Amino acid sequence: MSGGATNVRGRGRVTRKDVARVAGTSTAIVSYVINNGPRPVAERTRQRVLAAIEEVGYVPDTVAQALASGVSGLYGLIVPDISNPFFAALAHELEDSTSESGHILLLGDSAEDKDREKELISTFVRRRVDGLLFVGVDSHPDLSAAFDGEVPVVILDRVDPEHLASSVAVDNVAAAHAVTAHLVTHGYREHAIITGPEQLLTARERLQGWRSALAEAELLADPRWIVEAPFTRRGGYDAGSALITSGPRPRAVFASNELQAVGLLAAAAEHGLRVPDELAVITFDGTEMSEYTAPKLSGVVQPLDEIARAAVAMLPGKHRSTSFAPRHERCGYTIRLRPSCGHHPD
Amino acid sequence: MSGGATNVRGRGRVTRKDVARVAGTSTAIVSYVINNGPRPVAERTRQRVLAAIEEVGYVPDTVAQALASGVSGLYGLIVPDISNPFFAALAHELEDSTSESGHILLLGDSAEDKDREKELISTFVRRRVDGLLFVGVDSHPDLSAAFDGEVPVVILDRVDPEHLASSVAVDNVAAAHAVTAHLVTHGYREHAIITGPEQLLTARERLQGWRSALAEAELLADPRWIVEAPFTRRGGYDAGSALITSGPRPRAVFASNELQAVGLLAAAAEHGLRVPDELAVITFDGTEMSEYTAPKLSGVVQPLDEIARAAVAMLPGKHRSTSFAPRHERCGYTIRLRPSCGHHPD
DNA sequence: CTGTTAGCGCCTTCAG
DNA sequence: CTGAAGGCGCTAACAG
Repeated sequence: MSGGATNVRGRGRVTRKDVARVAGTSTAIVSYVINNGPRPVAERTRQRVLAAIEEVGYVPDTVAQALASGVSGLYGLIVPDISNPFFAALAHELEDSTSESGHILLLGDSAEDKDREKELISTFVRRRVDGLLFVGVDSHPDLSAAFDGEVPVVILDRVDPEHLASSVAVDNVAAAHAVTAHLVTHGYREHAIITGPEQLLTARERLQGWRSALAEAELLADPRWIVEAPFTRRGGYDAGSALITSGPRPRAVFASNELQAVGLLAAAAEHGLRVPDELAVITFDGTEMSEYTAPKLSGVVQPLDEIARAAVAMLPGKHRSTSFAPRHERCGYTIRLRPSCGHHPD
Repeated sequence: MSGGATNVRGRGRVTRKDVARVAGTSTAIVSYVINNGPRPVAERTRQRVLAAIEEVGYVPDTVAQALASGVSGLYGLIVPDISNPFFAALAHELEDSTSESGHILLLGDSAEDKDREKELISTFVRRRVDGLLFVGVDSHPDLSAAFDGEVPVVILDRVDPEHLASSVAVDNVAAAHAVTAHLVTHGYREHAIITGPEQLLTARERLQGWRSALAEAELLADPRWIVEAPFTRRGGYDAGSALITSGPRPRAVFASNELQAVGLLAAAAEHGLRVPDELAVITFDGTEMSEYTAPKLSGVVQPLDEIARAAVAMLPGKHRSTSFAPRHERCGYTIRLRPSCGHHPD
């Protein structure tokens, strides 16, 4: 309308300056309005600014805000493999919790590679993430870059006793114990376990829980029935095949994660072994997938929403926080009984 | 060592200034060295700068770089649900392709919600992403914010004829046709389909391919055997149950995505129906999961790595690109035959 | 309550 | 080949 004044899309974005000009105020006021502070603004002025923003189609530039304020509004999420349903489900929940606090997630898939993992950490630190949500490839991540950059870290799932970082996880030992004890109540006496990679504390803890439950029931933890495998479908399949075909066959198997359990079911099916009638199966980290396997999988389910919420709560919020004090939180777990362990729903 | 000169961790980060001081040059030189340009630097000076960087532990601040250069080094990834294995697998591949170009992914999970989706788009634009990798909730996304911000968009999977955005996808019609035709070669004559939500072009195309294959074989596309369901396990389960329990039963079912197929298998198992002997199943978008279902699932598999690579290649690279010319690319597909359709591996 | 202005850390044109 | 200096867009003192 007016003779070339407002110049909205004339190459180069609309800035606070344009808003200030149209509203007839200074740029500071525009900031105060946008951020509701730190200085108060007269209601009338505020309205004028708001109107001007609308009129010129102003959109704050987050990058500039980040540079000036020192807060990026970004959290870095690092997982070993986003295509693992468990991590994907976790990411989904984290995204949810995170958006509530006005933050956005930077996705880092370390592809089970230590070097890539380390690289991601420093890349994220360079980007000034306000916090790191971290699931490591193993239990000895090199988080030095994060600490150097003074970026708060919350370690999830595969937790290590690390004092500079916070953590949130379920009690793996107790949960594995509980679920194995349940197997015992079914009367099974020959127990096997497919454990995860030994470098993972998580795997060792679950193994420990399994062991203690057997010990408690005065059952033997036969070494031949303790087989280590990667936390993958393939790992579970291979381990399962070995368990099924070589030597005496166990009556019940604890697969240390859902992917392994799925692989195990495939192995059992392939060998014509009926689950749970001939082989009972129980698992850990069940996601929605466990509801759709044949048979449906029993196991420990982690409260992902709760974990996500707790983790995000440990990170500095929208407005730069005070100092970060590492905390360690244990979340409760649930045991979901379905047919795979011999349970009869009714 | 020296009397308070270098001051590395003295509150406030190490900047180019520190490097310049130690190297005895100007800050511009430091930039030239870091970016290999745009001005050449004498080799000796370069070495001194590099040494200084090392000495003071300088790490470039990406936020500042982004603001000054106008290139964020960020791509925004928007998917309807990251916990869907197909999207998770896609994200995994995208992360891979993306990191090769030195970019990082911002994760946006729209949770199948249009409003959230729109919000994510503008949030990402405000963050000056260099490009958007987009899978929409339906086939009519509101990408205006991206276009206003002049952010290049590549639409994946659920593609719409949209001329301002690029796209990469497989030929759904052809693939669905091919896979259905395969079912026909098995001799099955009673075909059913579980289609996806009608708003999704993807779903309509697969339905169309299925129809044309039947037509070609002069087989009837019985309306009662066309059942629409969400692209979820639950959707597939419900649709499958309906197909199995009401009226005449089809001999073969095409589940429009992998999740539906998994649900369908669960329904079949629950009703004691043997797959493929009594009911043949074929699907679309098979991921690794299809290798571990009981029975293993046949179906179209999309070349996710190729799709990811093609999509990223369409986006501006590390160094700000020239103008973005929307392109549309079709990727090839593969048909993976496994037992679920009646196929005998040997 | 509002305006002015000096940074945030880096890029890049323009002199030297 | 190198140095000085003006932004990028916004925040937050510091003055009015």
